[in-house]
Amino acid sequence: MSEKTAVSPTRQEDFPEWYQQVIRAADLAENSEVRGCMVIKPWGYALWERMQAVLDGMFKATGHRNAYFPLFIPLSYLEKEAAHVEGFAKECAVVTHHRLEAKDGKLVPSGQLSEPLIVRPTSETIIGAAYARWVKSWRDLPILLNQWANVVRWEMRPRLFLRTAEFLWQEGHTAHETSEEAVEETMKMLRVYETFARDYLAIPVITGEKSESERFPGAVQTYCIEAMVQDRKAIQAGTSHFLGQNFSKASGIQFQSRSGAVEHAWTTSWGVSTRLIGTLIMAHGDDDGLILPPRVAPAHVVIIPITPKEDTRAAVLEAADKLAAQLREVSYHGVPVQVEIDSRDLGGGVKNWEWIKKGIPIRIEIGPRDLAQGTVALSRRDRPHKEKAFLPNGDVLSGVTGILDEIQAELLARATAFRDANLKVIESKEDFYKFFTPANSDKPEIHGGFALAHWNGSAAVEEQIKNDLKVTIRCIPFSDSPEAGTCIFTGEPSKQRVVWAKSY
RNA sequence: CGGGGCGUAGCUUAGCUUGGUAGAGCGCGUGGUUUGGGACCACGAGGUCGCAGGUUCGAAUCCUGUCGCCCCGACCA
Repeated sequence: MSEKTAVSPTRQEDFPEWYQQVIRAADLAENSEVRGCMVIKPWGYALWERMQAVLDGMFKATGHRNAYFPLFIPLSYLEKEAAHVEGFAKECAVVTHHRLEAKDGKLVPSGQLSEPLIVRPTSETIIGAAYARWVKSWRDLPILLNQWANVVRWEMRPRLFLRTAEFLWQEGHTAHETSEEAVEETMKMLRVYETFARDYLAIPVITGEKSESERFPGAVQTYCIEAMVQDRKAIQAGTSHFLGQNFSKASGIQFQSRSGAVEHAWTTSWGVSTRLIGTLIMAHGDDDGLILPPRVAPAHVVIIPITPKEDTRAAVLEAADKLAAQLREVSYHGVPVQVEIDSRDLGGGVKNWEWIKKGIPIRIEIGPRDLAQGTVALSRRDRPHKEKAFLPNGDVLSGVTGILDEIQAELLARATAFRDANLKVIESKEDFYKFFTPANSDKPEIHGGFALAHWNGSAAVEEQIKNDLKVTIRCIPFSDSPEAGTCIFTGEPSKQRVVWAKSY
């Protein structure tokens, strides 16, 4: 009998379809009747709430506070920054009316607005306008704010979590007295994202700067964290922008400096979105569904009572409740161990598989035989699904955080090994093209990865490679000792290797 | 927005060429037997065949339009 996977097709067979099926199998989200928009279901939203909680704490710890700015932005605001217009104009939802009137049994828009409003694709301009009001003196700086919000970008090809017309994110917006301070802020928040990705999502990321063509519209410099997922493509998991004085000039954020001169503030913005959920799915999921890193898992442990006989049912359920209560007393990195009890009247196998698909780190079965022996059967999501350890009750309580840490570490180790195995130093144009060309062009197999190659810094070369291979520069990685060399495409001098990949 | 494909029950789909008013598997409900890894039996609910026109005595089936989804481009977190 061949081993049946919980998710079909497998990653090897059809990665994009596998991704969609994992979302369904894990009950994370579904497509809405509104094109490009998603319904985030409780398990998916709980995951987002965990991410929010951790990130919010990290933002507060770095001196930021939360605020909230309007969903609607006057059209004229977007026009203020030329590059910004260029970047976002083509994907804005526009509100033109403020009333509906009944007409022939239908509702038709009425009450035209004197100036159309756009639904925020990002909030630089409206926050900039507020900062312009708030900043008078160098003593008013810095302003360090964040907002948790939804934004709308009218995308051509939506994909659940990865690219949706509406998505949830946080956007940090800061204003500073000096360029140096703003740059420092930009880097600081990038490091927050890097830490979050590594220590919580168990995803190793490459940090670096975007090339000009990938830069945020209106930014002076865009920095990013780039992750590799299991089809070896890159995904930008977070960005941090040094905006220079572009937006403060556009919005009029001016202050009197220590010397009395009127100067424009230096601003930054930085964000991560629900795309992190998509990244997590593709980084860790397997052919049996989602795998959640314990530090962001909405629940750590599910207890599945096994009640084959009526006369032992009550005792088993009682033991399950007791174990759950004891586990909840245990603290895992500052949060109580989150325990679910699945006492639905279903077969044990069915319940087990549901939780496997949902990616819960630990499954504990407790049945009559365990009661007699004072044990439980414990399974881990990072191990083969049939593997069970029979542990004395006490060992579960004392060992649960250790097991969770092991799972967390294992996921990071796997993702890192995978990333490193598919990261190649490439020295010639020929090897580069070979690296990114699938053997089967009709139905491309998983191929490629991250290529570290020298580049002369020319946007034209980037454009050519993008046209030929759909490969782009994901980032110019930070390096203490950049190794100079020769551009593999032009033979011209290169300051350092950059990271090339196909991307989401 | 261009090129291709597809819309039949919650999901996967048969039927369409050759028009006669819809069938299956999974899932769901009830009852029972089960339950330490995706159980079984019986009964049952669920479909204006994406939508709107047209042709026809009659349309899931043929024609036109439209909407949506998927894949490939262009664009993007």
